[in-house]
Amino acid sequence: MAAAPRPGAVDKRRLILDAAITVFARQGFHHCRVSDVADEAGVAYGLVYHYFDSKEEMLNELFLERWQIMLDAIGEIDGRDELAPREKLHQVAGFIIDSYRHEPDLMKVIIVEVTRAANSFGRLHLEKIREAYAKIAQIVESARQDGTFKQDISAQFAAMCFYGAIEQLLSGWIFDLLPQTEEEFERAKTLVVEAICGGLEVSPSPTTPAVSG
Amino acid sequence: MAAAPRPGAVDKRRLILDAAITVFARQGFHHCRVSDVADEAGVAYGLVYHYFDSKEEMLNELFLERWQIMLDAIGEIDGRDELAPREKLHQVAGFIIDSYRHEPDLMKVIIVEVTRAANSFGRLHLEKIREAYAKIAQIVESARQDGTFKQDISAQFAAMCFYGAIEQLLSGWIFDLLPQTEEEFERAKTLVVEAICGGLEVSPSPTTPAVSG
DNA sequence: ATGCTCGTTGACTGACGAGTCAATCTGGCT
DNA sequence: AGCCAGATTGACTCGTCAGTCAACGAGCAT
Repeated sequence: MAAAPRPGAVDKRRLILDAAITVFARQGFHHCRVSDVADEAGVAYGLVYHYFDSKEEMLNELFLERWQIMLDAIGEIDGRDELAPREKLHQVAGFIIDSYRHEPDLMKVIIVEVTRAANSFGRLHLEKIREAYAKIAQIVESARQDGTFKQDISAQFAAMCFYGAIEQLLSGWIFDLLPQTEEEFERAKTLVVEAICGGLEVSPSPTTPAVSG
Repeated sequence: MAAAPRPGAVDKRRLILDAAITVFARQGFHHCRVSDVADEAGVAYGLVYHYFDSKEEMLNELFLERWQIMLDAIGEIDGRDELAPREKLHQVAGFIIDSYRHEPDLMKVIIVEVTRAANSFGRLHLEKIREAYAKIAQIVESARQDGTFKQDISAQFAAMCFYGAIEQLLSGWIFDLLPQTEEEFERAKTLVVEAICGGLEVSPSPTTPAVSG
């Protein structure tokens, strides 16, 4: 709709989109007004409608833009054949967790307003969301076929559990139920993979020796 | 507000609440009108406000009623000392999955509109939601202390992964991404516990022999 | 039969907020 | 200077609902 602005000029479209991230994250998509976004961007109300057809279009754009990056990242990780299955999943978890770490507001908006919004944008973007599950499932499926992962848990099922666990962690951070320090983010990457791949139960042949006291 | 109705008379309050479940599940809380609920219940618009102060109050009531049942159930399961940790988690998963199986609309409403709605009712009921995580964490914590579960994964973290995996499965059913047959529900109970407790990876000492063909 | 209470009705109000649009501004070009 | 295209402004429109309320009805007690 609008061409790239002259160098030196501010990209108002981007400005509005960034303001939308802040406002949607703070107040929620349904509980904010378009004027809130305009105010946050320091821009007149009408300008929002110069760049976007509707309030929804802003959210769609934010989601699609970011989700595609994630899909590409997962695809790339899956393609690195030198990585063991657990390592691939670790990379995936790492990517998602880092996304939250670097852009918590954007990830909050995507998860709360799209991914988990089964009655509105979730339905609209179902295909894109499903694509992510499928890509994760593909990683699991390879691991099943080379005998690393169990046969009796289907790849699709495993992918849902894995993704669900990660999203629940993000949710915990969003809700402020879990501590959000750099160390916690790093620990989470390893632990979520350990929990899902290795399981919560102590293995029959202990890698870690039994604890005393 | 209203006492129990005479025997033989219809409990309009319950009627409205049940209609709300149907309508909220079908259209979503934000995308339905109070008149939709009244119509679904076959009742005049104003009567809804005779029994409830607001649209939100209906949702709150639905959530609190059902969530408390779940909290009680988890507490009860945790108290049964004869059960192994994995068996306790199996019971918890079973309870939640059966809740969905028997009342899919109600569970959909609770998950979509409350549990996963970080910007509206999720925040309002955060304490109650957190209570569920804490109860699950307690089961895990006992298992860690008796050496069944790994030390290096904190109980709170494990509980989030476990609950997240289950909720993602319900989400998959709600979104129609996963098949919803009786067998699938039963399989899911076992598999989600197997995935989280046993892990996706093949154990060093195989309980299940290697698969051929 | 009269009056009381509580259940029930649905037309109405009032606020709110998404989206419109005519006017104004800006900067480049001739 | 005069013109044009696109950017920018914000007051206004217009539909939508949540919530109100005055009236009506049904059962019950005296």
